[in-house]
Amino acid sequence: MKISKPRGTRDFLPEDTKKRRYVENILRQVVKNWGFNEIITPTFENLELFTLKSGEGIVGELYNFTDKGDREMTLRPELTAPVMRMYVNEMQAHQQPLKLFYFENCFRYERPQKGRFREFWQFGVELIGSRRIDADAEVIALATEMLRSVGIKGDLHVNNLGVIRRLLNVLETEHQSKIMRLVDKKDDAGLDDFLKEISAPADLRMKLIELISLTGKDAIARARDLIGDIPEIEDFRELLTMLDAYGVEYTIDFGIARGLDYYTGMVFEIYAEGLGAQNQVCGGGSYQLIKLFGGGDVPSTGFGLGFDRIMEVCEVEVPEDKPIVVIARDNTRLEAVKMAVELRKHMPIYIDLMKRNFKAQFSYANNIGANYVIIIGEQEIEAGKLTLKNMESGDQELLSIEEIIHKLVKNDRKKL
RNA sequence: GCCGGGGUAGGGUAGCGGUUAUCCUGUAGCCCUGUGGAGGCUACGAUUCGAGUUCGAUUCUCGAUCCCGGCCCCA
Repeated sequence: MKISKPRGTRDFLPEDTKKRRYVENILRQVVKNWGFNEIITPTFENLELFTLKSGEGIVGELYNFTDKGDREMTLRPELTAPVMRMYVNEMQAHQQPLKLFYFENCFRYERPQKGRFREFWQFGVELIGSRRIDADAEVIALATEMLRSVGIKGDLHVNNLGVIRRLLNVLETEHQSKIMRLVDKKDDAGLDDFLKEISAPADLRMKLIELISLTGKDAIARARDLIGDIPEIEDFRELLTMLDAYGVEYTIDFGIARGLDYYTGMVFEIYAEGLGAQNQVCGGGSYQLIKLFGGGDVPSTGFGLGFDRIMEVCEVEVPEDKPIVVIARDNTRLEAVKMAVELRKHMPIYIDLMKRNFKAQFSYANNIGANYVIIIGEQEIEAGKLTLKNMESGDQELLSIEEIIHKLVKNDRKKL
């Protein structure tokens, strides 16, 4: 009876895992250099954490369950809410801004497709405590730098929701939310219908439709023509000026929105090619969740990177492993084991576990791509030394164990 | 939840009503007990599952399941 893995999950073979860890470490290094500290939150949380953030409708997409104490729980579908919960629970007295990052698996009960799995990994950053544009700019710049560091050319679209909110603030709050959802979905027909349905002023209707279509270089100027010189546009300009200073390329896009009310201003998305329908590799923005979770009026800004999508499109060269194989004769196996123990203090050593004959051990070394083998046979025991053979050149020499360690670790460190 | 396209050894494939189910690769071993890569030989290993049609199904039909792509959703 063969058991298959659950739908939408994946096994990562050694080669896959090597690449994932390699890319992960590059990203980790970047965020550390930007001064962010890693945190870990539970794999499951109280269901309420996510319904509070995203509404009851979210439950259909969750891996939720009732535990043996009759508590409603769920595997986490994302990490922003847990991080905010953690902040409210135990970090409110920390020096601000708090610069946190995480790299964890998340779970969503969804139909799998290209770049979408039921268990997936998110690499995210949350900057808590600053409402300054500097924080927004740093977060965006960091996101682009992370993608750049793993060889992804992303297309960054950025917006300030304050502008559209200002335009809509004559409407009822509920109507505003509904409009934001329609804009987020890019459902232009639905938006038009809805505006008619609530009899929005013709002037507002015209301006809104035009505003959300504004993208590109002169979008700011046209937005100002459309709704006047409001502070939100000035903020947006300031953000863009900072992004210029960071050397970040962007596209202004008033059509980027979020369907949820806690987004406060800046929002951005980054797309990459080669991912089919799921081409967004990063999404972020500034938001106010801490108050919703019972904390103070503390602003945050952050983003999440879809790590699996990054793996699909990134083009990094993973350095090859260069294993070293200790080869012994039948009657020198125990000596070989002793030597291996010493050598393993310095380098990765493979030793025969299959009781292969001398020749077959060479063959094995060759097959796993060893660039050195260390031979321990009768001749070596007699000489009190070991034979080091370079598998590429075929050269071999009789050396002491210290000489071998010195040679391989000192001269060849990078290859190990 | 919905719509397409798929599923034959570990990977890649051929067969499309009756085959010992093809070939390549892989893995293990031998040729070859102090020297690897080539070659030869041997072994291992598969029709996704369940119903139906049929004398007979890997092949046809239906259902399920999983994979791939898309819709919905995207916190």
